[in-house]
Amino acid sequence: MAELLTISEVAKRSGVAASALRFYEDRDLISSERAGSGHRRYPRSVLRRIAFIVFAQRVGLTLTEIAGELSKLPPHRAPTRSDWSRLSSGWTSRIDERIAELERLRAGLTECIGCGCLSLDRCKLANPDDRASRAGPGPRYWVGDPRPA
Amino acid sequence: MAELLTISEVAKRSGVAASALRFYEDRDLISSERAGSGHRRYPRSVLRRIAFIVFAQRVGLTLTEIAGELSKLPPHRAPTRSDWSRLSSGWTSRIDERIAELERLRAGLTECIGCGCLSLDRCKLANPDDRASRAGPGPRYWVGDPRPA
DNA sequence: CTACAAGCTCAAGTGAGCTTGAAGTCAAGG
DNA sequence: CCTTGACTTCAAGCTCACTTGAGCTTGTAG
Repeated sequence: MAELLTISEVAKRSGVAASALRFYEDRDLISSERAGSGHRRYPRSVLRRIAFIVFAQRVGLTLTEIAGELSKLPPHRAPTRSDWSRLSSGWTSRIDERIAELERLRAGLTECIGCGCLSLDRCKLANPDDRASRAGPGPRYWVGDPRPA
Repeated sequence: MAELLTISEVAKRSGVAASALRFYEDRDLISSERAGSGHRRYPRSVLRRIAFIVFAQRVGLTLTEIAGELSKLPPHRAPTRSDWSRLSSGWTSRIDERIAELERLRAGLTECIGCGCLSLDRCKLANPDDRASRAGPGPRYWVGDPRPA
């Protein structure tokens, strides 16, 4: 098994398109050495880094946030388990909040839409007089986003 | 209290920007009558419709999907509770799947990243040889998306 | 009557996350 | 030698969900 991987090998093994890998490199999420030809050569460790990126995306982080996290890794040595786990230690609460929101929504499906109370000014799933607190795409007025007093 | 609401009143009460309301109208998610001036006038029932839209977005539907759902409502009478609940009846499984994914991710935080096994070809959170099944933004290779055999 | 806020339409811009296309390089096989 | 295919860069395009701006009209308060 080769020491260094080509971009198509990495794409195949990671499931991430080569174009996306170049894009990630552009955004400083990953890096590559170059063969004499100018072609990218990746150490196997890039696969773990990509796994982390994909994982983080599913959790809900933007590429910018992920880049910020990755920049905290030690620059000149291979990251250890604890390096990786330190990065993701804050995610649990993020995941928990999102799960809680989804559970509220699921409850609202029967309790609010089902009972006919779905209404922006009365339903306990809505928060009436808030201005936008844009914590992501789409309107964010459901409970779960901070409610300005 | 006025029978019909202006766009800014609706924006204020719903928390959705006026520009977004015009955009939704363009996409046939909502509709308005017009005053003699050409200004939009909304019946109060639009608030419930908007609530539904916001709700559906948080669940994860695109505006196109939401438009599809809304078009199933009876065209010439006010929707009843059961009309609304019929629309959202399929969402529970969608929410459950997403919650399940988030729980897997949370588990992976300690079991996989924590233990150092985070790796696209070995970790049980990854699915090795899949091609993209784009069921949303970002790469979709983690368990939870269908795995082509 | 005059401000000025609020509304209108239509076109273009935004940002996230990529993909696609054009034009060129390089190594291996026939 | 020539083709094929994998690779390169750079610019442009795309989807989603809106927002912003230009230019114009309407409604309301003083």
